[in-house]
Amino acid sequence: MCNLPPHGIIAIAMTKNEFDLERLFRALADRTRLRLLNLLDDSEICVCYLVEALQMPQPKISRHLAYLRRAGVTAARRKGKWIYYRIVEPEDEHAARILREVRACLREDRQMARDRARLSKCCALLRDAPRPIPLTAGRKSLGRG
Amino acid sequence: MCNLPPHGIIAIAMTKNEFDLERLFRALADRTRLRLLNLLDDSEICVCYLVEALQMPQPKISRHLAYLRRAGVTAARRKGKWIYYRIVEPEDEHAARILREVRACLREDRQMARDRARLSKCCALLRDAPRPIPLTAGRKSLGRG
DNA sequence: TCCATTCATTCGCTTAGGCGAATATGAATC
DNA sequence: GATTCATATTCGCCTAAGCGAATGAATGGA
Repeated sequence: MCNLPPHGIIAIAMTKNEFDLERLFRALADRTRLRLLNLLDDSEICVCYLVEALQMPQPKISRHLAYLRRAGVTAARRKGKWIYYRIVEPEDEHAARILREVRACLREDRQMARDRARLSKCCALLRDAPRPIPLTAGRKSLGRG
Repeated sequence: MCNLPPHGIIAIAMTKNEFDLERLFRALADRTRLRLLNLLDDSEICVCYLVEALQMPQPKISRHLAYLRRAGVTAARRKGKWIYYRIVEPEDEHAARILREVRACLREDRQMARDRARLSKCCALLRDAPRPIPLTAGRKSLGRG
């Protein structure tokens, strides 16, 4: 059909400004992870609440939280036995805007609203675990590993 | 740990306002598809150019274009032997904003710039295929199937 | 009508990714 | 320090998804 000269091999390297869009979207391309993001929307929340609210096995929740952490959209903080997760604003401005839009979208979704309602119930029923903490200032992180 | 009453089964149904975020992100979670979106950013482009610009087998390009079509972010139009693809603005406002942000992000990426440069070269070298058409008004679509 | 061109789809194969089950880790408590 | 609690990670299995090769379908021209 057409005989263009073969182009050279293009080195694939990321500079500081070029974050990994693909990884972000892979992280967002899963319903469980979107549901978790939805629950984390406005507070720092202890893992046990997320497990109860979504009625899923704890390892599953942890795995997905780790996935979100590695993609840079959440961070974790240990407080005694408990570990709180929260959404973090990505450094990259585009990523930040995308994530804000995602969160806005989740707020309008029906199932997501049901999840949030169930989370509230769980928070009322789980006597021993620490309550969710509304997000205010920056806190220490467990990192992204 | 805690014995909440089991919650009922929640029917998962999408209403008109609730588009499939997950599907959108699955579509965006692939480097080849992001590169295609990048090339389609400002014009309607014939498939053969995309094949040449990305130096990939034609079936692979077609498969990914179909994937994007099914996710509602591109549309195709036949003109004789050739088929033009273009980006379409999703109906859902959140999806539209997300896609706009993605495109802005791609415009700043190095590899994506190289891809666009290669596309320009291809357009100069492919004598017989129709040139890219800058996007202006709405056109007939091949649908999303 | 027959063939060439352009693009889409199908078919196996292989890999990535989600899952449950089991296990490891780290903090608190006895 | 052994045990318990909260969470993370690992392992093996299964499905989803990407790939190349082959094939199908639509168009246009000889």
